[in-house]
Amino acid sequence: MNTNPEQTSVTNPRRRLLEAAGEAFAERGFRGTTVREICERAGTNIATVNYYFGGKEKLYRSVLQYSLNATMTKYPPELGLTERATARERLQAFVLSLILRLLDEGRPSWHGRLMAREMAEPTSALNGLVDDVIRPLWGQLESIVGELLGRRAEPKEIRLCAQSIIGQCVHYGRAKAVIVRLYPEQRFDSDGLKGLADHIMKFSLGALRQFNREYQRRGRALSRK
Amino acid sequence: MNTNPEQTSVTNPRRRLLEAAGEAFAERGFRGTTVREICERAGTNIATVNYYFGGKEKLYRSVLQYSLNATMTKYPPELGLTERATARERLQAFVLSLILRLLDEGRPSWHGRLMAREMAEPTSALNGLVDDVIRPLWGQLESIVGELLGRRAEPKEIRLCAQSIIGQCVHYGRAKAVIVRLYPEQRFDSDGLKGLADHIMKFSLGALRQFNREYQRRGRALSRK
Amino acid sequence: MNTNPEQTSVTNPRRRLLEAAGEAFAERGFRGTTVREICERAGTNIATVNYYFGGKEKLYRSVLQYSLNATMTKYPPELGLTERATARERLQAFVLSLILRLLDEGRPSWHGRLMAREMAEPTSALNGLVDDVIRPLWGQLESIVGELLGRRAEPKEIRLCAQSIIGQCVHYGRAKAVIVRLYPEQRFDSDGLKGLADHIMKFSLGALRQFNREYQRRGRALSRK
Amino acid sequence: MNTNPEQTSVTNPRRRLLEAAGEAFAERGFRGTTVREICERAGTNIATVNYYFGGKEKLYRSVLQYSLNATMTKYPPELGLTERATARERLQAFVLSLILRLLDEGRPSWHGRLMAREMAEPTSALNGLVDDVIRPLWGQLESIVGELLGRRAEPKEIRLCAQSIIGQCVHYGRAKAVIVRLYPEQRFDSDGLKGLADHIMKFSLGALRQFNREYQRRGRALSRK
DNA sequence: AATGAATGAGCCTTCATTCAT
DNA sequence: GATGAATGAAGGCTCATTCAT
Repeated sequence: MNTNPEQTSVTNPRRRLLEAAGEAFAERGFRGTTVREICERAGTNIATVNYYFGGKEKLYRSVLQYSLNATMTKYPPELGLTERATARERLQAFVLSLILRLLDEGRPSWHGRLMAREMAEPTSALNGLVDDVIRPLWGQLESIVGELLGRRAEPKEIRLCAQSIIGQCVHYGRAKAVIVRLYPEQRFDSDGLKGLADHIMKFSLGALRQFNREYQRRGRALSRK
Repeated sequence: MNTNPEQTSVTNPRRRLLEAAGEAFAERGFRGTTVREICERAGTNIATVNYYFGGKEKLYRSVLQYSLNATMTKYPPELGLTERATARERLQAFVLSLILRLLDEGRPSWHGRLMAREMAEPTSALNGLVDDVIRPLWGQLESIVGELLGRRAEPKEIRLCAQSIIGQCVHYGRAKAVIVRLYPEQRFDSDGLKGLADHIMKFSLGALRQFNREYQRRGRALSRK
Repeated sequence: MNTNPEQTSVTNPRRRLLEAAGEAFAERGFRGTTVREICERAGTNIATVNYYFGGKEKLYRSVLQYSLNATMTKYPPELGLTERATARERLQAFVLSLILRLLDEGRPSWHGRLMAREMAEPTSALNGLVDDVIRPLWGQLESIVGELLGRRAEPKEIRLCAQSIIGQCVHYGRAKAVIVRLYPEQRFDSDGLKGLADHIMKFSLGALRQFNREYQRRGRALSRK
Repeated sequence: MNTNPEQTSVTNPRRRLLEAAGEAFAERGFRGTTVREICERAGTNIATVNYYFGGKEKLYRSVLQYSLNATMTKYPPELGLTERATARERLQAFVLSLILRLLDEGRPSWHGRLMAREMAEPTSALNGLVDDVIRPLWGQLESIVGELLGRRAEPKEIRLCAQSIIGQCVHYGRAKAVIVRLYPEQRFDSDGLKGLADHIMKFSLGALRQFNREYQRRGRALSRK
């Protein structure tokens, strides 16, 4: 007798529904996806969505949670760094893990697309997401950026620089559809993503260093007086 | 007899439908919007969508085109610069106009939101968009960035730097829903957007300068041999 | 061009729906009746119920109203009496019209059954009914009974006697299914109903006369003192 | 091992289902009640209805039988009278017991409401009911009425008078929903029901006496010839 | 014997589209 | 040209019933 709620993962209809729904929602959006379609993909009865999740909307929220858990587990923002890693190393890990989370072409390739949709067309499920996931994540990046900018940086500046870095990363998630059309040579496999992360690192570190130079200039000007 | 398709703009049912549909599509997405609702907002008969546009989907494409024409006309990438403006001035104009196009809170505030949706959830209408609008726009930015990086920059580097700049800009369009939740103090009015553009300029110019320094270093190393 | 909302009554889909729904609701109750069945009976499209009435429940309320209007029009409680009719004549008319309303086997035979259901299984539609129809009707009967009992009768007594009369009448409506099983000889055609009304009149007038006798006895006893 | 089908009554799931179902059916009707709800109220598994009764409809029939047995046992038509009670005493007992059966607000208050539904909305279960319960009951009343009217009364007259009495009684069961709305002062507790029974007795005995007077008149007229 | 997870037919409703004016 | 009444396919969901334990 198997009472394990997760069972063998392929047999478990709950799990199969989450996977099928995630893919479908990512492809056609919440309203564009029919319960019938999800059940067919999952190979389950049409009533299972209501039976296991209590309705289409509850399923959607569950899919969002499930997707987040899966990606954050697979690609944690620290990416296996030790506690004593430098700010630069931590930034590198943050950028790469974020890109991988959004664009990993492995099996559950729908996670990134689903999240992109949710942010462009925020449903009420977004509120929970922001508090549970995005806020701590952005806070983490801000502390890294703050460290890199030094103590002279103002909070607002730190925040804006953090957003500049995030913007570069998520851009490839959002605009992938356009980019593959305009630049077919751009790869989105593991190496291609690594290259994108490297560029973003280089670009951002250069920008941050420039901020530092400015602080030094200001500092010197101040001390001269 | 008035055969001018745009007529007096307020009387013209075609135009009223485009405006009403744009607003509705931006708010609730393509599937979340009903033809009835659009016609009610436009004050027209329920059959007008099919009559004037041949269906809901054709209307959607028309709205996209209409929106683009309107925004590109109102905020051209050059923003009124003369032909002999410096690369830096042109970048400034590009960044600001892009942000304004996405986030202008003025009367037709739905243009940016609609475009954000379309990219996160690309319909077949995207293909036309890419060729007509995005390709020339990105090309324009690349030529500016190429000028700023100097002749030593490789095309791939130019492209990536351009994407970094675009990513920062569109980020605020995409993630506005999240940002207003996490940073309620961030304004999205005219001044707020100006501030965002200024930061992006500062961040990006800093990054590009760092690229330049590297080229110089490389160049010196090369000439020493 | 026919703009008359009632049209030719057979052609009018609204009317056909009301008739079909009335019959179906009377036979199987509100929940037991499907919208599909109603539309099939009415020969209309499945969407017409929502189109004309805004939903199944709204249709039900409309049917109730329609039924009441029809029966109260066909069999008004006064049954064509002049203003100067005696109390006894008015009671006769009241009883007969009530029975006819409940048991008329003419074309719209479902009116009585539907009302019986509504009272045994009161839906929220009952509230409106009580105020609009039942209250004035019962008040009318009470004034007749009050007249027959004389000024010595107490309001409570009048009310109870009125209920006794109503109870006798509606009984045949409620228990018809049982009566036809137990007394197959009982006819429910026009003559049969007339006979029932006659009996109820005889029974009730006898009872009321007995009340009168008691008042007189009481009165005499009082005046003797 | 306890094979007694009624067991300890509280433990017995069959019994608990009958009680729960009776209450539910009386409140929401057959179709308005879900098997799930019944099982939840009864504290049993969802499959028990099919397991013990073979389906929802079979359960309904069983509830009807069960209800009848219970009420007829609690309120027998004789109400504890001796064999040698007068016709008047037996009528009094009949009327009161009938009213109590329909309107008793004690613990199993649903019996009366359920029966009222069944008659207004006769299912196929009604046939069995008529033969087993109603026929002997009405026969009993007719013999009482026959005794009170005397040997001159015709069977048809006896029958109609009996129906007049039954109609008055069941009226309060059927129209309770309306009466509480129109006459909020009418109580349906033990005393209130006693008062209703008293009125019905007074009204009916008065009517029957009037029939007697008429027979006497007729008899005299006949003997004069 | 008894359970409860799973089923699938069928429910009401919505909505883009059509067609006869 | 323009209308709006009418359509019917398809949507999410409920619920009595089944079946493997």
